[in-house]
Amino acid sequence: MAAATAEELRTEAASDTPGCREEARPLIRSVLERIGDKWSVVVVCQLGESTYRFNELRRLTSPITQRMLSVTLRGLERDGLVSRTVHPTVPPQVDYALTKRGRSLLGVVRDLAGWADAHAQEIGESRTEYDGREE
Amino acid sequence: MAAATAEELRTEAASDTPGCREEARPLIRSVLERIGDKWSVVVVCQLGESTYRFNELRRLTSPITQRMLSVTLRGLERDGLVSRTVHPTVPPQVDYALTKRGRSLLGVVRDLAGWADAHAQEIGESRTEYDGREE
DNA sequence: CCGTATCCCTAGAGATACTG
DNA sequence: CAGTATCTCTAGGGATACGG
Repeated sequence: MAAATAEELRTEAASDTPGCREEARPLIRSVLERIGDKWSVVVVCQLGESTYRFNELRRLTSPITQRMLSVTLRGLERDGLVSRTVHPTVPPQVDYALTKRGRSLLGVVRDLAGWADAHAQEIGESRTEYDGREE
Repeated sequence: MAAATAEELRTEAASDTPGCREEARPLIRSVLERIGDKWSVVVVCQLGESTYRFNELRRLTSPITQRMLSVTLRGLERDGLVSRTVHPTVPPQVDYALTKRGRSLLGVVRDLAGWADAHAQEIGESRTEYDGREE
């Protein structure tokens, strides 16, 4: 694909890219408040791999506390990103999975993760360089 | 579909989807901590449209405080996402612009914003429906 | 004009303990 | 097993005032 130059991107941006127009900002904020918290992205990524039960997810999601997993899942469920299925067995079994909407978010999140991965090293260097400039 | 166990799915996924593998999580977190704060995305979006001076940016970025704009710009500069150019005039003039790295982030951010835009309505509905389920 | 320095206050998140 | 209920602590962020 022909790479657009920075200039082109810049000029186009204002009119062509709906995502950054001013009216959309509260939306962007509200999405970032959901996925920008400490655990949502990790949980979404994890659920992108399979359906999991609560404690299974807890173990896989490194040092998340029971409370925060619970809170995070509630939030994701509230936004229709994750489905919660209770099997009326004993002991109780509850399965969490991404909904269709959740999977569409997963795509974006993976892009973000990919960007982070691709730029992590140079960002790290920038940080140490910046921090070393004085102090 | 042969029924893959959760374990198998998990193992496959780890190798197949680079963006969500476990080692990348701290990176993802560190990126989300940068762009997940209250103002970074808005500022990056705004700078995606043009270069701006401090107070110009302040006016365009709705009700951001002087302090928070300053803090946000420092953070973005530290990560090499924004460049700061001081013109030694009087009164002083300082220009902020996205760096190349910043523009590459802009692409991802716009996707995110696009996703938010596309799903905002249905998410809003999910929320009211969820909140109405009891209480 | 372009910021930094303070004070303060609330939301996010950990630790811990308890229930269906 | 799958959660909820408190309690506490701190970091993010607003308001305000001052400095280069």
